[in-house]
Parts: sequence; C-alpha cells; structure tokens
Amino acid sequence: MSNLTTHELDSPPWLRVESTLMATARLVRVAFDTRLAPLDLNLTQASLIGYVHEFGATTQTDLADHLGIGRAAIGSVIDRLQARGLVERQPKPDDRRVWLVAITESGTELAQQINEVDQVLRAELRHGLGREERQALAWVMTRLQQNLATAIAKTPISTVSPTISTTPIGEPI
Amino acid sequence: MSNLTTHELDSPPWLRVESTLMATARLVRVAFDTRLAPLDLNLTQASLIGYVHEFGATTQTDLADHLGIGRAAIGSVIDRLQARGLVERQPKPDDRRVWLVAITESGTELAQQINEVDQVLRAELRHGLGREERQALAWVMTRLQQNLATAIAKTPISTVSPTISTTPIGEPI
DNA sequence: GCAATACTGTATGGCAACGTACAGTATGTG
DNA sequence: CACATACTGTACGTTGCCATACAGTATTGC
Repeated sequence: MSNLTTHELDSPPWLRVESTLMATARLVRVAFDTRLAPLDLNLTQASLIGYVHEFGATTQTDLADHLGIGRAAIGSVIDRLQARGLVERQPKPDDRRVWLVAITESGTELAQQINEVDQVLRAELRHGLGREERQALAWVMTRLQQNLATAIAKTPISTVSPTISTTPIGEPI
Repeated sequence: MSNLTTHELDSPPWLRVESTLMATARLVRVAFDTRLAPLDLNLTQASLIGYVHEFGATTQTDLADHLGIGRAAIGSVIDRLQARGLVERQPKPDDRRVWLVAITESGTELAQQINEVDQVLRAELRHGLGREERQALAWVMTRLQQNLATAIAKTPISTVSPTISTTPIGEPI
C-alpha cells in the first residue's frame, strides 16, 4: 500500500507534463479503487453504477462511450455487476439488438454509498486548490484533449526528416 | 484509428475531472504510440530509451521508478529492447545483483529519432496554450498528486456513515 | 418488397501492467 | 564469523482493456 510511485512528487527536472499526467491518472485510479474496495468495486464499476443510477437505463454502447472504454470491455463489466444483482439487462421494446442496462434496488443502495465515497475523496482532492484553479485545470485539459485528438487523427509522415534537434527536452508539454 | 472517444470533448455536464484526467492520459498514450509506431516503439519503450540515452546506464529498479511502472514490468520491456539491440545489460562491478541498462549504438540513433517525434508532437500539443497555462497545469497536477498520495495512504474507514448526501455530483474535482 | 449498409452486443486472442513469491546477493548486527 | 534483514531481478498467474471478427437486428435506398 505504501508502494506508491512517490518518486514523481519531487519533480525531477526531466519530468514532462505527459508523465505527470499519466502518473496522476494512475493515482486517481488507485485512489478511487482503494476507497471503493470496501464496497468490492473498482472505479469503472462504480462509474457505471453511478451513471445508470443518475441517468436511468442506458444502452451498452452509450455506457461504453461515456465511460471511455470499448464495447467489448463494457460487456464483462456488466456481466459481473449483473451477477451480483446490482444492475439488470432489460430488452428494449423497439430495438431487439440492444440491452438497456438498468439499476436494481440493491444497486440503488450501493449507489448512495458510492456517492458518499466519491464526495469524501473529492473533497480531499480539492485540498489546497482554489475553485478557479480547478476550473483552469479542466479547461487546459479539455484543450489538450482537442490537440491530442487532432494529433492522433493526423497521419504521421513516415519518413522522419534527418534534422537532428539537439535541444534537450526540458520544456513542459 | 478514428475510433477515438471523442465524446469526451463536448464536456457533458456530469463530466468530472477524474474522467477528463484519465481520458486525457489515455489519449496521451495513444498519441505517442501512434507517432512512435513508425519506429516500432510504444511510449514506455521510447521513454526508457530516452532515459538511458540522456542519463546513462541505469539500474532496472531505478528505471522502473522513473518510468512509473513496476520492476516486473520493466524486465520484459528491457528484454525486447535488448533483443533488438537497442539497449544492453551490463553487470555492475560492485553489485552482482543488478544489471546496468545501457544504450547501444543503434539505440543512440533511434533515440534521436525519438527525440524528434517527441518534439514535433509536443509542439502540436502546445497549440492554443500559453506558457503560464501549461505551468499552471503542471502545478495543479503536482498538487493533485500530493493530495492523491495522502488520500491513498490514509486508510479508509470501513464503516460508511449513513449520512446520505443528496447533492448531485456536479462540482469538478 | 428486397438487397445493401449500418449498428449492437459477444466471443476470442492479445497485450501491458500488476501483485506475489522466490532465489541470489549485499548489508548490517550479534 | 554467522546470522538476520533488505534489496534486485525474474517467474508466474491475474486483471483490465483493446482490436478484430462475427451473428443478429435496424435502417436505408431502389
């Protein structure tokens, strides 16, 4: 449990924003997973329950999109939650291809506990961060996501130009 | 390739920072992996090569810590890079437990191409973001990492208090 | 109506990383 | 010196997710 990658915290000079970003994301997952462990859930499962609890019966594909994982992956997540009786699959009357994933009674109870864990942890994470700082963070990350999306979409030129840039990587982002 | 989770971009109202963070991290990985594909490398491998290229022969445990993955995982990464002749394992004279992972000649050549890819992509990611915005991002994320680390270290109280908080989750972070 | 196309969920194989356990080696302590 | 403890790298099984391929169903165009 104390085996965290706390080395990141002292920010060695070569640390780039992408490393910080990914390390932070890892920590987010670990933190939520740790706090959700008493409920025997991980972050993905809790997010799914929270979503259907808040927005009602949802198609698997929609769930996958909203949770940011693939359609294949969401299936097994639902399987396990369904086996525990936390969600159920209902046929959609006018489309026989899809399942509507809905929350059950025991799922509703659990959703409230999830909500508590979520709020407690989130409050701890806010510590020392002002409101506008958090909003700025969200804004910059959204912008970064856009840049990433276009960068991914743009096909890289396969032939790398032989210009050797000797500038050390120092600059963040 | 166009199967990105672009749904995140329009920021639905329920989207929390942890989702944004993790989605962004995923995109970072995908973006780098895509750009590094012509070199037949992924982000982890490229980071490892970049590290030993910049800082010289390094112990596997140190590499694992700096790259933010476990000791077990770093072994197979090195195995593959070594099989391609990009790095080599040198025995450390005064400690027969460890290997020093050093870069080879062909690894050095590749490191320069990695550096180029890195700088090009990073320049694209900077688009529309000012310097102080990027620095603010880094600062907030570092702070967030600290909060996450203490939150993880703090043992969660197993018995959840029965106070039901009906506040919808809206607030970022 | 009917064929072509698009979409949904599932099965399958693969991958990267984790956690644990272990043997080999160093280091400290009596 | 002997012993206990700590550390390094590896082996092994598990997990979570992806990408692809596929069958079943809707939808569109003629």
